[in-house]
Amino acid sequence: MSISPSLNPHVSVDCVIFGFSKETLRLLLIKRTVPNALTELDDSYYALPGDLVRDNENLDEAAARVLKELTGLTGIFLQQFQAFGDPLRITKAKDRAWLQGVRQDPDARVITVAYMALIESSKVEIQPGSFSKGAVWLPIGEIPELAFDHNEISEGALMALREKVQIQPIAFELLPEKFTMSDLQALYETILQRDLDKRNFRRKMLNSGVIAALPEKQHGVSNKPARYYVFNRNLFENGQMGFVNLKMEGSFTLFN
Amino acid sequence: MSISPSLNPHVSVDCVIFGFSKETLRLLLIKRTVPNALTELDDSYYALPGDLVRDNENLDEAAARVLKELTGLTGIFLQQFQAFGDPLRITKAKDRAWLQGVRQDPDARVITVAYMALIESSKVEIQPGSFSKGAVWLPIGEIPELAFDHNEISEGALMALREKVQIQPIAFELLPEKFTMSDLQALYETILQRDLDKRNFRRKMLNSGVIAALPEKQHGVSNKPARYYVFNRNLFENGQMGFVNLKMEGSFTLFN
DNA sequence: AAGGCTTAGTGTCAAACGAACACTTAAAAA
DNA sequence: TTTTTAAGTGTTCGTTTGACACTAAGCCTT
Repeated sequence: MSISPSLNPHVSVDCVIFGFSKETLRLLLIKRTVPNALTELDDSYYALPGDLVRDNENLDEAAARVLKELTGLTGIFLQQFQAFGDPLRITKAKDRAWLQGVRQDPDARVITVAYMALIESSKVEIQPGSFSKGAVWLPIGEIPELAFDHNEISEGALMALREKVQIQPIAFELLPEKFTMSDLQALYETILQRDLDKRNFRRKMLNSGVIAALPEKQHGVSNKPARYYVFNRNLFENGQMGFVNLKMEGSFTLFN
Repeated sequence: MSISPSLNPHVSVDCVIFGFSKETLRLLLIKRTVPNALTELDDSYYALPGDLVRDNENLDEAAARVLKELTGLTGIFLQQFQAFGDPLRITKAKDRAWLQGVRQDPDARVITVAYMALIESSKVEIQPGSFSKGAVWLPIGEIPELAFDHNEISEGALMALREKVQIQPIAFELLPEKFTMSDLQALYETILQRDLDKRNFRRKMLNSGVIAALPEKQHGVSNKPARYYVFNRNLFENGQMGFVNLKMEGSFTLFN
């Protein structure tokens, strides 16, 4: 985030970081304080974590660096989903004020390559540093106006997540190692924004082989304790099964 | 393609343009001639059509401009699929020679946003101009070594196409207005690289409602004349049916 | 100790779909 | 008239989907 000669002033990466807690999908956003009072408006607002790309790193590396600087985490699911390059993305007053404090060439046109990250949110410990004036998990239904075109980017990420989750078993990245079937179903329901049938959901998940039952069950809950499951990572990392597929309303499937 | 003050020297777009003729998928590539003989190697090679992004246009507009400058066509299926930004994408000798002839800042690190276009290849009339020293349709199986990381980009595009075609009815963009069921099947088989059962294919296509039969049939063919069909564009542009889905080897489908 | 509360967990049936499979038809050419 | 070529057509079987309602297990309350 600091100014350095090896920054490419025209290309940045931004990370849309998803987490799941208290039955809601959340985004990890950073709070920005406009360094000098160029605006009369309130002087802090939220943004996606991001940074200019350095000359010695590729895009994936830049995104991983941003993620690590903020959360301390590496080895996280992190996938490029879209580049944004509207010439007008940098015209809001607040944005310009912030850029003037922080960039060598605040008027440069910047295109940004957006990544989405899926994190088990309890793993995150916000790192002290320039990012973290304040970083917060906000429910996707309660995202305020963000910096630049970050609202548009976030919505793009959510749409991309909805699609991906129907094609690859990546939802697990948002859950802890062990989870119950109800946790998993709640997660899918939240992402897809529709209710799923409990029995059919279980049958699908179990038949598919993506998850494996543990012997262990919940303890100390005031109702029937649920069994724990784990995601069967090997299946996918060894490239067997590539295609998970939730059928959608009005969909149709082709071919043998 | 010409040098101009309003170019962003760090961001380009490249178009992977697909066509389908003689039962093969093809890419439209341009031939580049290295302007001065800095290399001892043969002095021309192929590249994806692309250009730096101008300050007054967004990424989609830049890609559309490149496509139009080369083919004269507008209103074509053109979709961003990935940004490429390896710092080493510009290190081949030929590439550097070419950049020196054509860019103000030939050493600048450039990231490129790649688009894929689907064209009915008979519509293309190569436009006279700086691009078109020679543009050719090359079968995807016979792509030589290309400029920069354009081989990687092309492969990425092909993979993206394979996935998209299983999710949305976009294959039609590669066929003429009227086509026979066999044309369509051959196209799908080429893209997916596997054989499909004729009867199941027809049933699926017809039941799905994506195509409509015309009264018209082929004339002058030396066998039973095939019926013509048209793609039912409305269905999709009005956003009804979003999801076409070819099941893949080892796939599984989730939920109601 | 009994009853209530809450969430987990389970099975069946009918309808739709997917995969495999071979012969007849229409036109031109020989 | 026969041959050649590609188009077009149905059925059967196994699998998957989607709809649907009750019992089980644990804690809490009285």
